[in-house]
Order: sequence, then structure tokens, then C-alpha cells
Amino acid sequence: MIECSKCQRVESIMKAGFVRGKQRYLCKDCNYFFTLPSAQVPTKRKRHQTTIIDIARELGVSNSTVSRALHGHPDISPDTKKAILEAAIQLDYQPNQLAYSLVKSRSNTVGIIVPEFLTQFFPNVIVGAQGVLSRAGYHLMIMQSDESYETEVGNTRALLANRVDGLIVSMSHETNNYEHFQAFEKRGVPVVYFNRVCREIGTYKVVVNDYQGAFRAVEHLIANGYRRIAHLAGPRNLVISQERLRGYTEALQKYGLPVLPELTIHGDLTVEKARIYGRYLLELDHPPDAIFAVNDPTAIEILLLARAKGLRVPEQLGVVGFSDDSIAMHIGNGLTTVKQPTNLMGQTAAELILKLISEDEDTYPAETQVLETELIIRGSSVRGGR
Amino acid sequence: MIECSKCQRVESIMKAGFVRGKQRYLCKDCNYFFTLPSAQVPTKRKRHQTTIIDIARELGVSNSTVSRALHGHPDISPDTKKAILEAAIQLDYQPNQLAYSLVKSRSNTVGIIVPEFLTQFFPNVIVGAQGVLSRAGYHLMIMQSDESYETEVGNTRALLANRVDGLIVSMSHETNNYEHFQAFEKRGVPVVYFNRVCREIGTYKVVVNDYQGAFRAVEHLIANGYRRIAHLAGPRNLVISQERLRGYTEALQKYGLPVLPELTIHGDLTVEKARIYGRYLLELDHPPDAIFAVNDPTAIEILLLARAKGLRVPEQLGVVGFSDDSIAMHIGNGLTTVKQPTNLMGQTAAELILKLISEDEDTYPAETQVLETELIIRGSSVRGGR
DNA sequence: TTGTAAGCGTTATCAC
DNA sequence: GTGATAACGCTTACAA
Repeated sequence: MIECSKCQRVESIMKAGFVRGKQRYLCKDCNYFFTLPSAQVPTKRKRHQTTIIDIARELGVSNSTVSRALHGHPDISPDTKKAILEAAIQLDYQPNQLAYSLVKSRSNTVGIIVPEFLTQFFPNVIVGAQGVLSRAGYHLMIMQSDESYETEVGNTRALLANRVDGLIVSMSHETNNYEHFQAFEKRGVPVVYFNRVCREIGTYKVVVNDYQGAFRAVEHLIANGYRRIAHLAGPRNLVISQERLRGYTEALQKYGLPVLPELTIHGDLTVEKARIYGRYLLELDHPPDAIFAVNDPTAIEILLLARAKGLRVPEQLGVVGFSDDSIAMHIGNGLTTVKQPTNLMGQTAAELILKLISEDEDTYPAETQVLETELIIRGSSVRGGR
Repeated sequence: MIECSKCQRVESIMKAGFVRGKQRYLCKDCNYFFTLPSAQVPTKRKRHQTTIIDIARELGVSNSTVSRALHGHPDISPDTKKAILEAAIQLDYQPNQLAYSLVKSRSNTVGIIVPEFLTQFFPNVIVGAQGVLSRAGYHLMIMQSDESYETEVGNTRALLANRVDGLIVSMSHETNNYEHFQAFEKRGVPVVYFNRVCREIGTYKVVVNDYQGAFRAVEHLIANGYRRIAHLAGPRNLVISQERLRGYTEALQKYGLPVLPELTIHGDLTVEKARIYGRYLLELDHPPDAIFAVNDPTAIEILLLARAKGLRVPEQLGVVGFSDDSIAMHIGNGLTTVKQPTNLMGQTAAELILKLISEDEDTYPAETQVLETELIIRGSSVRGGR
């Protein structure tokens, strides 16, 4: 049964205890201790996937020939090529992208990290990006940070480990440290930031003109006779919050309205905070007659609060949101909102990353693409007869 | 500086024009012309990623020792381990998951294919699945088929090429051929179907009790006095459509109401079709007094049609949807709907796939997990005073 | 405890 | 046109 690994004798073998759970043997003849290599204890063998070598063996050619045939390389005779392609189908060959990526040092995959998945905004961007990328033969590896800095760092680590060729990212609202993104650039992997960008880093960005969108929204409220306009703002560290706040402020200033600090409250984009701060605003001694919210979910929360308090919208309270989520059209008489070109945003980011991937120098000039917004006017902000 | 490639002398070198843009040199001593091999002319050299070998060289140990240290292998001295871990950090080492996957023949990644991204349903499922998987150290590769059979086949091919360890899938409504899924099982890659499953294949499924959800929805309409209840159904080939239709039919039968063929119309789940068929239903000579729609988007389309026609909801028309999209809560006086446990569905599918991956035999018994639905009653179906 | 070397599935650079 | 053979970065017997 058991033969000595050294002298091949069988008759002189005796058991000699265990090593790490494996039977140890002693050959009395040559005084040699050994254990059996575990390969000889055939466990459940993985099903074998057909490889390029299987095809080569099948046809008696070399694997390089097979590789060439499979890739439409010019220097190959039509006959062998035909035979190889047929064998590939017959053996149900599926190329191993992992091996390919390893040798080419590129994965044909770009990663995208978004803070959340539950509003329409990010899924729409993803769909836009995916269209462009898949047309270019790239895959998209989608990750969500769940608005958590730690998860985001984990996401970047995973994408880095998977050697994505590029990264498209919108930051979590907790993110104040950018080393994990810089790690990509340090390795020559291009990064395109969109929507939630920051000022500190990032040479390639895709954003909307938040300032102008906010400005027009507030201007529209003023034109509809609202005079005491509050702003439910986003987190201070996000550029989108800052820009929307700036639009709000400057619109008030342009029309000679006072900018009252007590009417701007910074939330965190969630409805939970919106409920608290919205209630606070509406219960002020001298409450606002309109609220410009940093996004649609919070604007909708304001509408619900108003309804609960018996405030008539738009007569007693005007409300404007930002993004044009699909709910905006349907709630009440409609929510006026600043529409963002979500799909286009994804497409633009994808095109930019493809461009950066193809130029392997990063000599490509820094670039921030600014997309335009559109004010969608609905029932929540239009007072008749003024 | 420059030494002769032949005689290694340095002092006898002189420049001698250019060859293909590269400086050409002449060694006066041995009369030899040469150019520098391009490796020495560092062009845009791919940035080198630190590997295990770099660490090994740095410390003068072997790569296997490094590998062991990095994986907390027991048989390693604390000192070398410490040194290696420090060097890894200092050299900013990032493991190459591709190489790892190649040698282990598993990617620690599971794929998920969903038909679309734009309703809340699938993103919610994905979030649920991702939570479970990432806690287990797996990544999720998300693909969307865009309700197209061809795209779906492309998705499966990509996931197969990337050697995912498992697949979670909800089919496009065009899918009638299942070879591309069977390819996974043939290779020993487990597949879990959810939501859009089919009867023909699939031993592991996660679904909700569509039949019961639909039955209760229709029962609720009957209890509210509706008698001529139509059904805006889904595509015939989907099991969810069939089951919801069965629930509708049997509820009517239970309460002795006739099942009228002209009141069941099969759509394709899109609002476009819902608009056409909805209008058709509402313009019948003898129109229905309630409509049970196969999903929320189509139910909402019905609400909008009713509003446009001046039909009062729920007095003149009752409406019930399916899924509890976030809009359902907000539209009009609320849309009554059958809530699905989306997040749980994702979790369940993920747990099942993990179980299947860990048993590398597929001895695991076939299993269909049926989750329960909940009827959420809102304004679109409750007539007061009956 | 550590090193050596084979191998995972490809592509690419040479020869022939 | 085709075949060896060396990478790619890593894990893992097995040897030392």
C-alpha cells in the first residue's frame, strides 16, 4: 500500500504518530519519516473548466496557436483557425478573464462607488455610465458606501485589489480624508469624481451647475412672491451643499432680501434630519413662507410636515427641491424641483474615464465638466394671481 | 555615463545621429554602433505595483514566507512576520486579487443580474444581498440586463469569464431560453433565482408568495364593495405574473364573482403599456370599478389616467398595486399595495448562495424559499361608509 | 521556521 | 504560420 518516499520499499513501513492531523509513517529500512502528500487523498475535485491548453491538446497544436486563433490574429491559416474555433465551441470553452487580466495588467473593468442606492439619482447615473462602458467593452463594478467612510475605504480597497482600470466615484457625506482615492492615482489608475466632489483633490470631475440651479430655484420663489425663504441645506463639507447654499444666498441678495442665518439649517440629506429641522423651521415665531431644500427627499418631508400641520402649499408655504426624483412629479400637486441630467452625468463620467484610461500618460489636462440643470415648475411653488 | 554595449568602455563613446528617434552612439574604441535598449530610456513605464516579491527582496526572505506572513499562517516567527507586515505597509502593498483568484480558482465574488435599476425594488434587493455577502468577505458584481435577453446573455458571459463563485439572478421579461444560466451549473457554479424565476429550471429560488399577496389584495377590494375588478397582468411567461393572476382569479371565485376574460390584460410591466391597456379598460362600455395591477408603476399610471378622466378614486375606481414602491405612499391619498420584503429577499438569496458555495458538492437539497407579503392599505381602495 | 518550485490560464517574444 | 518559453502575482506542497 504505502511506499517509502525515499527508498520506495513497501514492506518496511510502520505508522509513527500524527503530524497536523495527518498520519506519519516511518520507513524502518532507511529510517525516514514522512507523511503522504494530500494530493493522494483525493477530496472533492473541482470541476475542470476547459482551457486553451485543452483545446491545444485536443487538436495537437500549441497553446499559442489557439490563443491567436481565438483573437483573430492575422498570422494563422484559415484551416487551423476554423478547427480551433469549432473545438472551442464543442468543448464549451469560456475564456478566463482573470488570467487575461493578470498577464495584461488590466481588467477591462471600471469601478464605481456611490453613497447610496435608494433614491433614483445614483441608479440613473449608473445606467448612463454602464451604457457607455459596455459599448466600449468595459465592465462596471458597482459598489455602494452606504454613506459610510469606512465602507467607502473598504470599497476602494476591493476595487484596487481587483485592479480596476479606472474609478468613478461620488463620495459619502462622511468623507473628509481622501487618501484612499489618492491611492488610485498614485498607481496610475485614473479617477473621475462626480456629484459629491471635493475641492481638495480631483483633477477630473463631472458636476452640475449647482450654484445656478439653486439660484434659479430661489429666484423663482421670489418671483412668486415669497419673501422669507429658508434653506434646508446639506452637510457643510460637500461642495454641492456649499454651491447650492451660495446660489440661495446670492439670489436673495440680488433681489435685496436679507440673508437670515436662522433660516439656513445644515442637515445630512436624510429625511430623518429633514423632519426635525423642518419642524423647527415651521414652528419658528416668525416662520418662513418658503423652503428651498437641498434635495427631493427632504423637500418631500417638508411637504408632509406642512400637510400634517394644515399648512396650505403653495399658498402658505412654497417648497422647491433638487434632483427631480420620480416622486416629485406625483406628490400632491407636484414638487417644483431642479432637475439634474442623471443619465448624462453617468455617460459623461464614463466617457471621461475611458479617455483617461486610453491615454496612459496623465498628461490629459485637468477638466471639470459642468452640466446644466433645469428648473421644473410644479404646484408646490406657484401661487396664482400675483 | 553611457557604456559601450560591446566593450563596456565609457570614455570612448560619441553620439552618432538618430535612429527612429533614438539617440545612436558610436564606440570609437571598438568601432561599434548602438542605441540604448529602450528599457534604459524610461518612457511611460507602467507604474509598478508593489508585489509580494518586492517585499521578499526588500527583506531578503522568500516570497512564500511573505505570503504566509500576510495570511497569518501559524508557522512563522513573530519577528519575520512583524518585519514583513511593516514592509508591506511601508511599500504600500495591495494584494492582487486577480492572481489570488487565478491560483485558488475562486474569486470571492458573486454576480447578480437584475432586469432594471429604476424602480426601488431591485436596488433594495441588492442592498440586502450586499450586506450579507460583504460580511462574509464576498464582493458583489452587479449587472443589469435592461429587460433584454441579449444583454442578459452578455452579462452571464462576463460573469462567467470573471469566474464568479455564484450567481443571483432575476430574469429579464424577454427570457425564454435558459442555456446561459445552465452554463453556470454545468461548471459547478451555483445559481439562485429570485423574483423573476421560471418553472423550467432552477433548484434554488427565493420568491414571495405572489399568489397569496394577490389573493388578499383582491379579497380586500371585494370587501370594500368592488364587484367588477380588472387585472392588469404581467407578461405571461413570468411565474410572478401567473401566480398573481391565479391569486386574482381564485379570490374572485371564492366570493362567487365571475372571472371575465375581457377584464384581464397582459402587459409587460412598463408604464407605456399600462397607459394603453388602462385606457382601454376605463373606456369599456361596462368599465371595471377596480383594477388590481401587477406592480406599482402600472398602478400609478392607472391613478393618473383616472385623475385625467375625472374619475374619483376610490369612490368610482379602486386601485391596488404590488411592491410598495416609495411613491405608493405619497401619491394622491396613497396607493394600496402588496408590500414585498425586498431587503430580506436579497439577504435570503445571498445566504443561500453562500451556503451553496461552501458545500462544493451540490448535494444540497433543492429549495425554494417563499417569503411573505403584507397588504398595505391606503386611500386608493378604501370606500368609507360601507 | 523558511526556501524551492510547480502551477493557475493567458499573452507575447522569440525562434524556426 | 507555428511552437517553445517566459512572464503576470500568487499559493502551496514538499524539501531542507
